[in-house]
Amino acid sequence: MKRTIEDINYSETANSLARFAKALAHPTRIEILHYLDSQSCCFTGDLVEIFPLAQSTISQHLKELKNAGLIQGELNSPKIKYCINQENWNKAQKLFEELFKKNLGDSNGNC
Amino acid sequence: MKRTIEDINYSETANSLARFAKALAHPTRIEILHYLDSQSCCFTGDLVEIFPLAQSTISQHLKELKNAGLIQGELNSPKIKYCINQENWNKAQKLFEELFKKNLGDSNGNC
DNA sequence: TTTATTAATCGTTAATTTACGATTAACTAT
DNA sequence: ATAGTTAATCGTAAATTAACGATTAATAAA
Repeated sequence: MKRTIEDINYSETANSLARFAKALAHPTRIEILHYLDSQSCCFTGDLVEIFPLAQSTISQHLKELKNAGLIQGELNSPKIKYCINQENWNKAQKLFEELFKKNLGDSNGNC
Repeated sequence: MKRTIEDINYSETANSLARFAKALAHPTRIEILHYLDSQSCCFTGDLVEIFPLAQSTISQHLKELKNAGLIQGELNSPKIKYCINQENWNKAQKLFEELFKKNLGDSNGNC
């Protein structure tokens, strides 16, 4: 990313959406969220068993989801229990809803 | 991406969602979609004027949106008119809707 | 206190992404 | 035919991402 000019000022919406989208931009992370949903919560170890990926890789994916705010971890020593961060999940839901809501009309045949 | 083991079998849903999410994972592309929405369609040149980015960079972003199926281009020589690909847009909308719909309950206090 | 368990972090490597300028291709218009 | 316009593509560089194994940190159990 070789930006020469000053950074672009994107709208807050665009930045947030892109941030959430980025967190969702990997099938493993989608599957983790699906699992998290079906179980309501889970431990890192559960996922390591499910996915044919190294423990460190799963940890990395969890970190990204956590950094994006979509999930949260709670110490349940010596394990860590992860679950959806409902507040941000709802935020993300709204943002995507807004994004897709728009293009409904297109009834004006200028396209 | 140094996968040593055979590739993982993700669900079709996970793959599609991740694919769409990836296309949405950059603020410039979100803004392009917003603009495309407000104008119903536009030319590459319009975007080059709006964003402080090189023409080739805009082209690249358009290519990604096109590859993900979210937009489509139509020759309008010597320009190219882009607009939302309604069919895939609706598909994406449904996928995200499904993803977010799930976690509503959480009324079972086991988290 | 030592040993196990669990998961994060570190260090590395390969691939991908994002940006750029330069070039090319496809048309239009002169 | 020649010149102009528009946008894709090429080649490149820097940053980021995704994977791994190894190590570390934190806690529980013995």
